[in-house]
Amino acid sequence: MPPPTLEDIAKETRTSISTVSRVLSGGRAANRISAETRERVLAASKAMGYRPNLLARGLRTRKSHTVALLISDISNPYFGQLAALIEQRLHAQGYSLVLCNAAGDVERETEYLELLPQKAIDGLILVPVSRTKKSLMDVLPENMPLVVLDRPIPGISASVSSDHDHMAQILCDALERVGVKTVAIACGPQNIYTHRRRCELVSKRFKVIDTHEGRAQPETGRAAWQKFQSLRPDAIVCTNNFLAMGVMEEIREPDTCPIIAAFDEIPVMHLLPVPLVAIRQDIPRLAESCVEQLMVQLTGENMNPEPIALSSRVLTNRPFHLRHSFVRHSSR
Amino acid sequence: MPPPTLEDIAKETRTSISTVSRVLSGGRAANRISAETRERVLAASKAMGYRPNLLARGLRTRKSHTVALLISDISNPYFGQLAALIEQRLHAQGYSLVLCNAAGDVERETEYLELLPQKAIDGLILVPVSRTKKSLMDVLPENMPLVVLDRPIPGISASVSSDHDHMAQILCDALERVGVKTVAIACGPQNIYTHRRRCELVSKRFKVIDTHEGRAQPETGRAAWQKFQSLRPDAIVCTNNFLAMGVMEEIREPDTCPIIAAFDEIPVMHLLPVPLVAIRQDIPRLAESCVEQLMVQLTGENMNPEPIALSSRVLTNRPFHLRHSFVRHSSR
DNA sequence: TTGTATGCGTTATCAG
DNA sequence: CTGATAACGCATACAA
Repeated sequence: MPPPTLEDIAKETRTSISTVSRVLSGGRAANRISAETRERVLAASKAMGYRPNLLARGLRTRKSHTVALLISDISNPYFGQLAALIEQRLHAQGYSLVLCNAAGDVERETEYLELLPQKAIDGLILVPVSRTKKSLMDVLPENMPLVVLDRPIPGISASVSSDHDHMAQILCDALERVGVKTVAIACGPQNIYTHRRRCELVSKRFKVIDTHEGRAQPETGRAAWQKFQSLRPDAIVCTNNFLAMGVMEEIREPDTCPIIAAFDEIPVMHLLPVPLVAIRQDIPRLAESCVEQLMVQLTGENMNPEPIALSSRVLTNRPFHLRHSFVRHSSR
Repeated sequence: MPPPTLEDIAKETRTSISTVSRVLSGGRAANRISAETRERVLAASKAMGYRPNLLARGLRTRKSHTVALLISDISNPYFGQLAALIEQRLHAQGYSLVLCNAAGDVERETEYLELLPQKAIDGLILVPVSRTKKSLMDVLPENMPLVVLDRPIPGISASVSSDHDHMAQILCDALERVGVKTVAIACGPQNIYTHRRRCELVSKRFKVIDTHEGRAQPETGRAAWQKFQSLRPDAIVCTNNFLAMGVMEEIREPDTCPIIAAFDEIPVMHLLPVPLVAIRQDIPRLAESCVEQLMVQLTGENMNPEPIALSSRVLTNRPFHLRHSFVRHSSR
């Protein structure tokens, strides 16, 4: 038995399809209907288990109450958390989320961007792999609500991310404080803003004795370690947590290894026997702000929200000074 | 300027809307059209940047090429990875993914299940919080393709998960091998199959001196540690990785702590200074099999696929025997 | 080989 | 207050 439609209910209640529609859509239209028939329709629709067909409604209203989240790499737990929180907030606002994953690949990102307009998306949240404003505008419908997340794209104002320069600064400050002079950098792809920018800023503060670039995955961190191991930098800076995890996977003598500095958090940091400096971004607020920015566009309140840059915190796993005086310590 | 429709192209090429439809739908219908007009239509549609409106198509064909993934708790990286892989494989098959997160809450799960039929979903992949076959059938459309992931639901044959009993067995074996006699269990909600079953099986093999149950989140692990700390069990068994992470967050004296045993992996395990036993499930194959099982249903090849139970591996972070003889070791 | 006409389930417009 | 009726964009059975 196919799901009941407006027509079925109309037939059942001996009214018309438009009456039923008015009753069920609620709001002002429903009040212009006699209480008697309204109750009758409501009862019937509940009894028959009516569910509006959202495709049909969307076709008619040109609103799907669906937004797409196109994310550069969702296998990274940082983005996983972000996605979870975004889904939660969107759901609370009555929106569904279609999840798209570029898997770190510009081509897949492009493919998705071209696919999206077909899917009747009301809005898009984008964590870009690599985009310019133009390459976005070319492929996206006229005034599709858009918010760029985690990484700004020059020229696009609806953007939510942590303040990357500030992040880099407090990370460098922390390293400087413990006496770091030389670093090696394990870096994700330079065409991705976050990685490029972090590299750049760290390079300004320390003497970089070597750099290893590759996909923003643990494998790259592992390779980096092999390359850096013999160079004995004061610290190894990783432009994201995946790289740091890779580096750590290769560490065999934690007591004599350089400081590992990472953008994004490292789990159970306080137990790890290597000196760690990490950045904690405010993921919940990131999610909150980005959904908020999307909503003001969706409701037409404000089509050009201001960029938002949140601040972050730096974490270390215990008091330490450079590798020579690294001390075990039992409190967090 | 609104996106072009079939009608626009028909007008442009001085043909009819159905001709255009036939050409663009490709396949057999397209071959029954003269090469000349076909080229003309193709050219025009490319020039005008035509994109089929998937809502309209779906309304007509009753297929949306969209499947929903309703997951019990996507903030858990284990499920995050799973989701990423599933999305990837679905995309390869031309399907989109709408992501729904129950956040460990049965009510939210129910809410989603009731919402889904409206959304014109072709199929559903469900990681249930807590469901019986009946409670599913009541709310799901007749023969909606469904595969239950990670946790079997009695009576539902389209199901993909690791072999939970085997998992528990190899975990227990590993513990027994190092001399464990007594355990304390940090456990997720008993109404969730995985947690309940793991508890049950572990209880059969060891003397359980205490149990702490709570949400399957780190906070519960933290509380469990506080409760267990003074009891000195040989091992603390955690029914998932989140609980284990919570337990570890509280550990202050890694050298004298019990063995931590966890279902699911612990990151950078080999560096952690506590004795660890963990289970690695075959996440890629889980994703692969589950999409496969869904596809055979979507294509109508086989509406009742057999349950699949994959095997897992047990990992330890280094050679050790009970807490007394715990040794540092430099190889993985 | 191609065009016409109908319907998918809704919402919205326009009469009554 | 309520009921026809026309879109929305597409696929398809039926004509030609």
